[in-house]
Amino acid sequence: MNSNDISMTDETAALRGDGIALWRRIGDALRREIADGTHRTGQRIPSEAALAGRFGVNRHTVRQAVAALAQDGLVRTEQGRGTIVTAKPIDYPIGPRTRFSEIVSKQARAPSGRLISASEAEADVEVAAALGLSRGDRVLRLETLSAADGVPLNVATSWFPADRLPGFVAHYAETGSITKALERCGIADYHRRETRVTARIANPEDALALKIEPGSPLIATESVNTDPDGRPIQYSLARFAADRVQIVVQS
Amino acid sequence: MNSNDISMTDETAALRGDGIALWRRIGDALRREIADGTHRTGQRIPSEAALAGRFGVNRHTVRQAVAALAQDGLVRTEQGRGTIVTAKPIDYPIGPRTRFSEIVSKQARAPSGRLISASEAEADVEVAAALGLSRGDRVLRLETLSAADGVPLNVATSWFPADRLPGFVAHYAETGSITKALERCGIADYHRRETRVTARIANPEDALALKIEPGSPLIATESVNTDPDGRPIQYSLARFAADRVQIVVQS
DNA sequence: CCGTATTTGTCCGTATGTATC
DNA sequence: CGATACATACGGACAAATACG
Repeated sequence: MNSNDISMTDETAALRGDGIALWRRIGDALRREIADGTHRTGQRIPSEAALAGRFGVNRHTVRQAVAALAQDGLVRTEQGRGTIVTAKPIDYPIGPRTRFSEIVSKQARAPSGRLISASEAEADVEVAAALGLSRGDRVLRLETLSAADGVPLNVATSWFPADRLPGFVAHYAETGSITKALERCGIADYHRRETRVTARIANPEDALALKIEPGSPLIATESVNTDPDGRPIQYSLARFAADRVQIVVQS
Repeated sequence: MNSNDISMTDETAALRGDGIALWRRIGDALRREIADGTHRTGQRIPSEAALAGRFGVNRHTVRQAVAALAQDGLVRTEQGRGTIVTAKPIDYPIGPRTRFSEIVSKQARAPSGRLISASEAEADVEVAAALGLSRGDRVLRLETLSAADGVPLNVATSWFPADRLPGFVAHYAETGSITKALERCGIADYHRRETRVTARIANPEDALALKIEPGSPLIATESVNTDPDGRPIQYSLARFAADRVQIVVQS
């Protein structure tokens, strides 16, 4: 019997006994506490020193437990700040009526959109093809950042036919919503025709905008929205932070 | 007037004049040639020196053009070997009837499937939930590699209810097709219920199996297939090489 | 801007139980 | 049975990032 047994708390005693490593039992205990809401998403869990005291173990043992949780994506550790419970990835269902703000609202989060930059230019080959325009036609190009509860979810580059949408940029800047901005331009409704999904590594700019590490995985989507008449109204290349969003396809 | 003008070919002359940089025009020219099949996927385009000669520009100008194409993923440059036209990612449409072999065949490629490993085990919580079983029920666990024209497209870990599929592993090993193996076990048809898509970085094992660099982006999908009665028959976690496959969602 | 406290990250080491040959 | 390797657990010291007054 060593000194640890003496300083052992009831909590630790209950965790000892069979052939499962201490760090794993502590990890599971923390896992349960995260699941049942003792530690809320976005909030810090107690410091390693505090947990070590509470479980009556060495700090390194707690570290191993926390590292296992981090490996599973339940928490993330930040030097100097603490260990924060990771927000679960948001479900992003894709269908004929894909609306960022509705998707986020339905999951009890506050959607927001911010204009990074906007410009008017001539359509290049790909944009013209996607929007059913001729090469050289005037298009609006918007760089936008969408977030849930203030956490960036995606950056998107979108193109719109300029002549059909007077004042669009101002409307978006004001409302932070593509849906609302289109509405103000007389497009009451629109539909998602097709979405292509691939994966990519975040470049420094996207990483900065999304507040993730450069080199993190992104979900890259290419999509076209059409007005009720089936005419393309928006062509988008969006980049989602892969650890915050999960695309859901229902069949 | 410099020496370039003297050696300028008709081709270059046609490219000059307005306010678009030379390298961009050369890049667009190459882009068209790749699009119209002059340079085929997987094949080398002419050397930088040859292109410089043909367009009557300095090699550095060609390099900038090629770099732009590489940035867009149309070509990849390999030191000492040349510039190779990147294989276009295969379209992988997801819908109620998602069949690997059909998808690949339709794009004029030869599908193949290979068993990496198989085992029988007890269902853990997640597998049991996905397949509608109880924890501890017997399940088959298959690790498979699917390819098109011999190029690996994805590795997948799939679980099946063991008691409903006698001889399944042998059937798959023989046919290299989940569809055919299920058929032989009396499941004539099946449907995709839901697919969740996210992105990830390839771990060393997946990278090895897919013959990509560790650290390359993967498209990770989680899906459930059901038999005609709606009972889950397959739960899969698949990892696609992101630069070879593009998920397509039609709405 | 500076110093201090807090917190995680990394390195050194020691001891012990367990699995394997 | 011994020899060996490996994971586990502990102890301590310092570095690095962050927060705060």
